[in-house]
Amino acid sequence: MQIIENIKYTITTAIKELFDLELAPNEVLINKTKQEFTGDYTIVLFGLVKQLKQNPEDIGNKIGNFLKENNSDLFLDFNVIKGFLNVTIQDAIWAGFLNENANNSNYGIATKTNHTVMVEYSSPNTNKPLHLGHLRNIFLGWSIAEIFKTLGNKVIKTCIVNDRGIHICKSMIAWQLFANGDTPEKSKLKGDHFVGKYYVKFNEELKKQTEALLAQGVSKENAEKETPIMKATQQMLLDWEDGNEAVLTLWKTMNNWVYSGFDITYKNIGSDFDKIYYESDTYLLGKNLVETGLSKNVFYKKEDGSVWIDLQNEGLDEKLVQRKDGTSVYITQDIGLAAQRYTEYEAQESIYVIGDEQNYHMKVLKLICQKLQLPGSNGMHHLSYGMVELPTGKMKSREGTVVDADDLVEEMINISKQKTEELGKVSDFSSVELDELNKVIGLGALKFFLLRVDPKKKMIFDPVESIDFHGFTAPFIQYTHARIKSILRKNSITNNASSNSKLLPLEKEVVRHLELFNATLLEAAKEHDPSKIAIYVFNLAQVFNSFYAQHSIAHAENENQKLLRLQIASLTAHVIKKGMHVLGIEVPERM
RNA sequence: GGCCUUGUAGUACAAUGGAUAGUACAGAAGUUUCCGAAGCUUCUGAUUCAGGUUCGAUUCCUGACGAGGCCA
Repeated sequence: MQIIENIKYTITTAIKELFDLELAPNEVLINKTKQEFTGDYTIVLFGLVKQLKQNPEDIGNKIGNFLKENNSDLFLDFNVIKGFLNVTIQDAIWAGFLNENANNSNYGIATKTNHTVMVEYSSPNTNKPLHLGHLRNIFLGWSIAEIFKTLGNKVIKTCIVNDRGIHICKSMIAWQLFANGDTPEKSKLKGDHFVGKYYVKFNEELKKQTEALLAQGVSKENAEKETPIMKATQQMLLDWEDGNEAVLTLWKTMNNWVYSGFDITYKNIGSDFDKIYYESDTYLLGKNLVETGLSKNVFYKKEDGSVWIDLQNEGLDEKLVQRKDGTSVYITQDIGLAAQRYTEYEAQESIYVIGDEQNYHMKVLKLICQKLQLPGSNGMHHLSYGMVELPTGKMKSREGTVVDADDLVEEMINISKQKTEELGKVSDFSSVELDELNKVIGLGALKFFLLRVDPKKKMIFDPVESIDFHGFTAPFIQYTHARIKSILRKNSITNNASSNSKLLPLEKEVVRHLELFNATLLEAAKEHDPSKIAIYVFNLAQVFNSFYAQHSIAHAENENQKLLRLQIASLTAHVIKKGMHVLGIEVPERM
């Protein structure tokens, strides 16, 4: 059992014995004791004052004495200041924790269960390359999947590729008009960048033609629609839906170019999927569910034949689920896909990593699925994240201010190269080893930067200043790991430290952090928030570094102290490695 | 117009209703005869405003102001 849980449990027992009051362990408010007070953990007593009608000091002293008498194996001492009961844990508890886990390569990893969680992320369009915003999505999705895996869940990583529709036709039309049969191979461009080039081209041409029509006096709202290029694009979409052979062939060819480009990027950033859905296969799903909804009176038909759902009781409004001409809207396919996914994987939980501009849409989707009583719909969760903005404002593809994913990754690796060479600590590395190391550092810095922030908040990315290799960053943590590994290569743990070991304050501080790993994983999973792990691992590295600067491990005061410190160092390295792993970040042995 | 999210040092981020609001970058000052200085130690500096609930509010509620988004 985790120590904090253990304390909560003993406190509730004490309160029952002393005051005959039944409390659930979760009603006990317990914090880490602040630096300036004596103790390890603090129980906040104000909540009990009303129920017990006693002043907090008395309550604290009574509980403290009770714990000291009846739970002396756990508690060494206590003090009460105002409404706070500070307790000190027996050193033997910490030493026992270390002995139990210092050599446990599974520390922090739960046993497997059959609980299945589906995580959908990335979900790109196939008309342009991945950019910085996608990276936040992908890193979040990959990380939350890994967190759930670590906690023993069966995880299916999935992706819905937006491979059809008007925006895809735009790149296709532009290619027909301007490419002269050019291909990624001929132009030596990555496939996604190649196709993206024609998407940009389309918009340039559209703008030109629109201005021409405006000059001829065509109204503002009609000008764009009336351009020849836009008309051609609309026609192409109709041809695609009709199954026109030539259009389908071009569509497949261009999409495959994009996929080969995406594959390179995914591989480079260490992302993958267990199952990929394509919108071209799923966009007709959900039509049958409209009938189901009507028969269950969840949906209703208006006079013109369109089908709606009324969500006003839920504080939302009426939402269209099928147009009067019988064609479906976005949400219809999403309902259909949700149902389809469940029949294939039966996931009790389903996490959708999607930007916060879809908050309303996702709320509606879940409500509809619940009202249709689709299995698994109660486990649907939208992991909503804020946009990544630049210091100059939002990224706009039309203004060319989009930060390309591939370029950014390369730039990060280059910064690492420069720094690694400057420091000259791994001059004996082969060029292959160096490349590997710089990738681990550069990519790690990028991932950490995007994951350390609460997902639901928008964040600002400053390409010049934001990326630093000092302070609250991955390289700082990676460095701590490498340094520990260096010590462990030179000093081996020959035995367990004595269970009677006394811990110095800084030693205890590190151990206490180590013990919080499981609780942090659980919290991150519950909140769907990898930043909790990023902050935790950073704090761990920080307290370890303070400990390290103050106390020598290899030249400890005596043999037992050395063993104890080696155990602390070893477990710290392990937790850093696992913690960073769930963020998708590797840690090097040397750097 | 309706709804949602958000507002913390110069900047970027923390803080299940609890003690003197943490951390990093930037700025100032130290620190390597001894385990890796991408490190460690000091200092400077912030809760948008006005009410309310509470023993206690950055956190919850109401309003104003600012930022972002969604729906026609």
